[in-house]
Amino acid sequence: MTTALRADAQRNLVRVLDAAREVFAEQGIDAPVTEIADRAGVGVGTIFRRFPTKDDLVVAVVEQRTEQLIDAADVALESDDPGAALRKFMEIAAAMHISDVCWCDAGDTDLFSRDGIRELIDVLVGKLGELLARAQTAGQIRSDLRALDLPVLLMAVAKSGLMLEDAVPGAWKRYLGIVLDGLRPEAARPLPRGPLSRRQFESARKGHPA
Amino acid sequence: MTTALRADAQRNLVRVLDAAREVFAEQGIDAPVTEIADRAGVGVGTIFRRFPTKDDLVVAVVEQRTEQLIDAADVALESDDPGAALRKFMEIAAAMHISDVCWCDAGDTDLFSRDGIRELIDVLVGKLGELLARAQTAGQIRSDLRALDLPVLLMAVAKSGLMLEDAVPGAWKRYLGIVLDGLRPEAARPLPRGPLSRRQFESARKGHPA
DNA sequence: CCGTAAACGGAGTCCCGAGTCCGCTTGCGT
DNA sequence: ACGCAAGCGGACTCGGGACTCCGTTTACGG
Repeated sequence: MTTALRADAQRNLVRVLDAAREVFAEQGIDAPVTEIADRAGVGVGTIFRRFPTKDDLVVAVVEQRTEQLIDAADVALESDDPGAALRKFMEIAAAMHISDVCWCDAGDTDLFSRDGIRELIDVLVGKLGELLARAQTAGQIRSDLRALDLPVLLMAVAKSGLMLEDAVPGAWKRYLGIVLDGLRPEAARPLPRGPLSRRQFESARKGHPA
Repeated sequence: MTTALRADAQRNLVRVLDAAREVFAEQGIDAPVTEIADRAGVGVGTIFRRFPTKDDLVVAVVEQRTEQLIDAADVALESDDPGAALRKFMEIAAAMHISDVCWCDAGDTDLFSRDGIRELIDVLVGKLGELLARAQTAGQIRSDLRALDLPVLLMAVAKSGLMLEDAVPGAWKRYLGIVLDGLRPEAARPLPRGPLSRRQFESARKGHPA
């Protein structure tokens, strides 16, 4: 492992990450690095020394968000009402998505295929699978749903919710509500297309950059 | 009105619009103008003479797409099975969204508030209202749904669908299916938030540009 | 305290894309 | 045919953002 950072370097690293989290969350993945440097009270050089690429910085931030989602899933797994737990998780996760433009932007990137993040997502999906299985066993969620559908639906709600968020804060809750109603067993009709395989899900799009 | 264009100018105008439609649809709103000029076999000057701003070009393209959506709504209005007609419209409209990255990008801009486009959207929403009213009267769609919800849901499906489209073409159909199931009367539970007003809908976000 | 290697900061470089300008070409009225 | 205004193209300018470089500052072991 690398030798320990000097005290001031450590301090700055924290500041940079905090600022990056804020700025990316507010302005999205295209926020200029100088903005983050300013907010952190640091020169751009300091950022690029620690994160050779802007992308590396984004990765660090996105990893943190993923971990938060994992935590939320853990909390949900402690509930003994599986249907309610799943819905509650979706609501909390959607709120997180909405408050982080960068996370939503990341969906249009190859970021989710980067090793570190992909592994975290795997963990998350694993927990969602468990959560979902319980809710399905309890007959509270349609049986043809798969764990991988949940992140996709969250992105759907979040991306459209973000369009509206400035003008109508919280509008996303209405659309999450509709989506959740679509997950009920009594709503289920045969879906026109089978579930995604893990492999398909992992190879997001590398296409048009931004 | 302006005096008629010279024959070659007219020809070039058509070529530019065709190229713009293609390029923006494939690469999104951030596609460079030079790319369009190349594909049209024309210099950039020729484009900027007719469209003072890249934005103006985008507007022209987006207007065309909106008109196509209106046409699709008109077709749907001719059906005598209102529920099926609405679903069919959603499917066709979603397919259009998916095949036009630019349209989806437009959701994150103030483009939909531009006068020309806003009026077209109003027309579209009017027709959707009629379509929806019939489907609701026939008891095929939940009664708390509003016309403005439909474009939002379409964007939701399209934006998440686009994330996956390269890796899993057509994946969006699964998620449209889930959303449509959420529109059934038997799926309906009270929504956590009331419908958007026209005014709210129209003031999309002017925030973080892109 | 001092020496030194680690860190810092921000001016400078490079690249890319929007929009301009102007000398050259061409449709078209006479 | 001919003249000329309309139209053309693409080199050029300008601005913005990622990343580099190096002279200066600072933490910290002895």
